[in-house]
Amino acid sequence: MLALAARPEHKPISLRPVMGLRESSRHLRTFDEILSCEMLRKLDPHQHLFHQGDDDNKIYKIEFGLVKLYRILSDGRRQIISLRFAGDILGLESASERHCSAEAITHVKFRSLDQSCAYRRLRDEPAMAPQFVSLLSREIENARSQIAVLNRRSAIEKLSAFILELHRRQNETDTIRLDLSRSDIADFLGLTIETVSRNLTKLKVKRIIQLPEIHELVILDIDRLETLAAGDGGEW
Amino acid sequence: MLALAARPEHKPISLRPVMGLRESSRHLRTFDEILSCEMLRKLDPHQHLFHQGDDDNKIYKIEFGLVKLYRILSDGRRQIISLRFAGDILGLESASERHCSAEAITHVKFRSLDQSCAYRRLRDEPAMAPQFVSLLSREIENARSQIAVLNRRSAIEKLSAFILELHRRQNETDTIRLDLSRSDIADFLGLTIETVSRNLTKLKVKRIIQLPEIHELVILDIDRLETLAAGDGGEW
DNA sequence: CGAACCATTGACCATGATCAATGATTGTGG
DNA sequence: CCACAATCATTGATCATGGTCAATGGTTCG
Repeated sequence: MLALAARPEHKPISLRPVMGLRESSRHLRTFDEILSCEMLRKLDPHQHLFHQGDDDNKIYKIEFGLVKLYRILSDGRRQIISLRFAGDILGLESASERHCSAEAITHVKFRSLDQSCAYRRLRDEPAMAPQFVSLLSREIENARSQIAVLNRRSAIEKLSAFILELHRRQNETDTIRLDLSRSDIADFLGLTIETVSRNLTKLKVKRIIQLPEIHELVILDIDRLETLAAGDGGEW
Repeated sequence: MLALAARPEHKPISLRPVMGLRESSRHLRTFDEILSCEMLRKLDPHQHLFHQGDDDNKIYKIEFGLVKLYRILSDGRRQIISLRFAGDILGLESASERHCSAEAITHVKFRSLDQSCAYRRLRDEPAMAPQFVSLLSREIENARSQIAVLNRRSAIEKLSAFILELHRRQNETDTIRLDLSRSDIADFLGLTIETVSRNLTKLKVKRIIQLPEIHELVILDIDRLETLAAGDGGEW
């Protein structure tokens, strides 16, 4: 429902041998393989991968941690566009300059690759193209779901869907690490921190969740959470 | 600001000759060229190019008219994701099934091409890849701008930005054909038809726009419209 | 220890949704 | 061609949701 980012599942696109090009065993044929040869680098919380306006042209893969993609609007407000978890890729899109900033929320480990380098690979191995298209398509789908969720849904619906998506992204365990600050959650869901806080309290009072630590959330009643997220909350 | 769809400007991506592949003059090297060989077809208002859930795998180019891309949410509401004008391309993204429906608003003329066919072209002419990536990237940028605009902006800001974008898309003429119904505008901006109607009236009363016909809008004061769209509306 | 930051809670208010009635426009069949 | 239905748009009255302003409590860091 609420698409935080591309799903972790990799459906490896079928890679038929290409007419007119020898199959070469020294070619790596998935971006994951290519990226995994790159150096592993680190980022502390609040450090950036890149800023809005940079002419950064790299593709990043998050190996560990959590990254937020956000945009500063003309009136100074911040909109978080997407969250990227371990296993996610970002920065695939081509543009003269970055339209978003990418900032580490937790400690992050990542690898990166020049887009130009990816294009070179693509030239040598055109069968990789559908894989590239598929990754970009997931990005499109991600953004479009976000549009659908953000508009016309109440604060409690957004928040419930958000918690459920975190849950899914953390292997369905009921105890969820809430790495984001209230302000990050607010900027992601298009709410104020007060509204986020109030609605978390509501969920707590209704015994749907628990908040043992400020950055730890326990789901008590996932069914009711799903009902709320779907908007059939009715009167609760 | 409010991204209705990809801009009409074509920045033709530089197409260097590909190492190891002969330059062949019989290869068409842009999607526009390839698509323009396809048959021109027609659609009446309210007819669909494809529906949410279809396993349609075509790429469409709108040659004339206006198409809306929308999605039906779980609670039955409709969210218009994007509007496509003459010159725009849609359906590039790959997926097992369509996540959106595409419906003609006006009479529409279009051409289409199988995605698989595009991929074959891509294999023969890998230098076309950056162009493909660029089109998909524009789609991503389009959706992300939409996220930023829809969240946290007032009805009057959304509506002003919307009118300005229509204006830009119609060669900056001050008399704008308003092909969409109020209900389409509402579903695009995430408002109700009543709110759209009321705010159009407000703009009319303030002498910023005129509405001689129900589907015709005249911009009287574009500066004030831009101020409103930017959110510095203040007290008006 | 105090400063800075983050989160929670309360009181109040504004924006836009909902419900409802009326007009206008379009389309259809007698 | 007109009459009636159906759809679409406008306008009003009311209400609920969530934003704003403000005060307080908790946590972390230097």
